[in-house]
Amino acid sequence: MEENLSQQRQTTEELPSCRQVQVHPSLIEAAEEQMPDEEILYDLAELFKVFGDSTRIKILFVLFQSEMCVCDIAELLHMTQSAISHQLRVLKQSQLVKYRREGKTVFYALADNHVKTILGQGLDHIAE
Amino acid sequence: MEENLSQQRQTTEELPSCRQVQVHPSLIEAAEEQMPDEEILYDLAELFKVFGDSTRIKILFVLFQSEMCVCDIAELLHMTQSAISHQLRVLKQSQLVKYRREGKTVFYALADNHVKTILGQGLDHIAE
DNA sequence: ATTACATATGAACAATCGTTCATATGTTTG
DNA sequence: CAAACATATGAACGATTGTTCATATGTAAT
Repeated sequence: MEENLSQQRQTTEELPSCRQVQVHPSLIEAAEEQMPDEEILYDLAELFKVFGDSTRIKILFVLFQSEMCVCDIAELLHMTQSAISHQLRVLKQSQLVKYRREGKTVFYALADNHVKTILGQGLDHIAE
Repeated sequence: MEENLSQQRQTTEELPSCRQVQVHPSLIEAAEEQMPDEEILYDLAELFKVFGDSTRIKILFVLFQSEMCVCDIAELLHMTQSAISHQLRVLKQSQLVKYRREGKTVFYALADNHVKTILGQGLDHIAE
């Protein structure tokens, strides 16, 4: 991660215009180099897709409080057990939650602290 | 943001079971209190939805390098000018990018540092 | 074994989303 | 003003997604 943010483009001989003068080859090369692999970018999008649903967001916030069983989460969010279970599966597949079985009930908990940081930064952003 | 993470549920008199004994009222109350407003949770999901597409992720990474005009981004990602423009609109609406016009061309740049932090944490997570 | 309960899962359907295509807007140059 | 170019946008289409409903799996108790 470089530290050159929000700066204007360095004014070299090749200025704006696009198809005309040329497509800023040096910039494009530099950008191409520092880009993570296609696969990583895809996985990253897949990860954020998981955060992109308010039901799953709510589940994660509920789990900030404590580990919790499926039916408690369902009750808390006024949703079907099935709907919650489906979403927990998604969260589990993305390694955002872990679970342990105790008799009939299954307890879900947050998997690691990235979840907290990511949600926190998101909150910061929407708070402007 | 509290600091009680990944801990097991405090064992009080009301243990597991669900519809049976009861639905852990104290836990549910506590969780209900610390939950952000419905509207905030919805906005948060909307924000992450924006990160949940690999084209938009790529655009953001490209803009780490430098501000850039639409046609450069399109060239860089081997995509249509129209597709990029549509996605820039989404990024703009979420305040993740800003833009400035210079003659015919419009330069887009990252709006603030949350983008960097959020993407960074995401990368950390998928790196395990 | 049978019953009861907690959770998981497959199919289906409505809703949302990303791209394409055609075209509109805005700017500069002749 | 007309032509050229950079960008924006609306409609449409296929693909993906979240929920519901019905049912399966797993566990405990009788």
